[in-house]
Amino acid sequence: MQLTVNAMSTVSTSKTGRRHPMPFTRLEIAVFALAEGQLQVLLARRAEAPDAGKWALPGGVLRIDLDESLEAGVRRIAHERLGTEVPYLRQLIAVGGPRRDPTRTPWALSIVYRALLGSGDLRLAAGKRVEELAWHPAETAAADRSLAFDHGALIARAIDATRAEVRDLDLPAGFLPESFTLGELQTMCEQTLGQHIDKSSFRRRLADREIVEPVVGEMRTGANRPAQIYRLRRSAPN
Amino acid sequence: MQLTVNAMSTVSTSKTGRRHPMPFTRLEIAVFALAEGQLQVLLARRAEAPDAGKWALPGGVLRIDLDESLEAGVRRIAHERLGTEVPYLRQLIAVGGPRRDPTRTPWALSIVYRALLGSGDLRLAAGKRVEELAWHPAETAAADRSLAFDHGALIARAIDATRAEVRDLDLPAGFLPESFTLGELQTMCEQTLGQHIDKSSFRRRLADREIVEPVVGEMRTGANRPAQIYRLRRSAPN
DNA sequence: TCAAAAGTGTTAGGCATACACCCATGT
DNA sequence: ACATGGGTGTATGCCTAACACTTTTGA
Repeated sequence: MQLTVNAMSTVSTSKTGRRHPMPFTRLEIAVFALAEGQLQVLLARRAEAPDAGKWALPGGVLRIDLDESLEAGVRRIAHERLGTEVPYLRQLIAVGGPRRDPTRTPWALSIVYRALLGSGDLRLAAGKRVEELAWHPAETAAADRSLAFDHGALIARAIDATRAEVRDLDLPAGFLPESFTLGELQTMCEQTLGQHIDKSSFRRRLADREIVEPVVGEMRTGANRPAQIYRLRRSAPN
Repeated sequence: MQLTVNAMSTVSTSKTGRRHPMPFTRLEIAVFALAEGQLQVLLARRAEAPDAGKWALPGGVLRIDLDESLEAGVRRIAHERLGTEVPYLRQLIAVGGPRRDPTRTPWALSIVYRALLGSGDLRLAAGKRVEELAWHPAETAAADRSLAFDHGALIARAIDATRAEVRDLDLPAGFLPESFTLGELQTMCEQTLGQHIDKSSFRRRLADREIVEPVVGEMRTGANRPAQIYRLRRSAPN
């Protein structure tokens, strides 16, 4: 059986003259947000085989005719499927092999990215080829064996990577608004880690590494003592 | 223009019915070894365009008809090109985009792995489609702007990852023989890091984490006090 | 007796935790 | 007054670097 594809095909023109088929390449996105006091991951219910009806990481096919880079592809897919920007992208891993998606292709390659969404943009519209989108508690999802493919393990890995960033005070700025109080910042870190942080040492570490700077004159008022407002100093990329 | 490929092609059969070409997918390997007192990386002089004559990481095309996984593909390529096993594989990053290899393909994807070779297997035979193989000091290579593609940056990343493992005493067992003295182990770590380590604290850290165990009765003799011989305890994977 | 490497103990400092305490505001 | 969260200081412990010291062999 022979199929025809256009000239953009990925046939390898090796010295031997043989042409090799290339893998079915997908990009998957583990989108995190904080809600209800804990880390949440965005899952999509699959609309088609394989694993139709199961929850999975949202993702899509890499389009070499559209995407200028892997990251650009991830952004395109997020727009199509989730209708949102996905800031703070970070590549986690590439996994591939036969039998990962046997009904569609003999050899499936997935490159997995992580993204962080601020608490503002939690309302997402299910887009192309997605039946339903929902936030799931991240820890639960990582341990859920009923997820499609190997996505549970991928989520666990994404959680680890994100928590490691928080522990190193490489702050996941995606979770943060432009400015914030130190109390808000600490709460965000605690919810990400899923454990308590000591206030005093947290602030000392922030100060030592010059991670945040006060916005002079700006204070947050409420039912208690006003708090100094801060913003991130070294502007993180993305 | 139309090309024909066989049925193993990677054409996506999406719901829309459109078929998408898949990227030209390569696997690159940063093989490290210790020689002449420092970390060395194995480079291959490219035999063909693009960048013919330039030094580059050895690599090859992913063959979905042959490779059961990305790692298996890396092992196959190492056999073909380098004629050796590559233990202690670790995936570093995937990079992709148009213009990475413009003469061969409109869109090139590379998945980069790191491998560690013991001091025993430094003699390698240049294999298929490789003009010449040579060890280069890793730090120099990482800074060398004359390397093909973006391989200098990839090497820098591989060095960082390997040094981080040594700092965490997640020992790069590929560099080690079956058994060794603590002095030999320390020298290996120092050469990998490119800096001195304090003997006393190094040994205490090893002891606290129960990383090595003595081979009772076995001693290394020489022109000085005999040394206890050790081996790794928790057998590392790969 | 000396060189060289093995192996051990002691001290000091950096950094994080735990916890106590004061401060400023709205109710 | 007091509850609430902001903000700061101190004591303690863990880990590591630095360095001094002893031990054991071959030459």
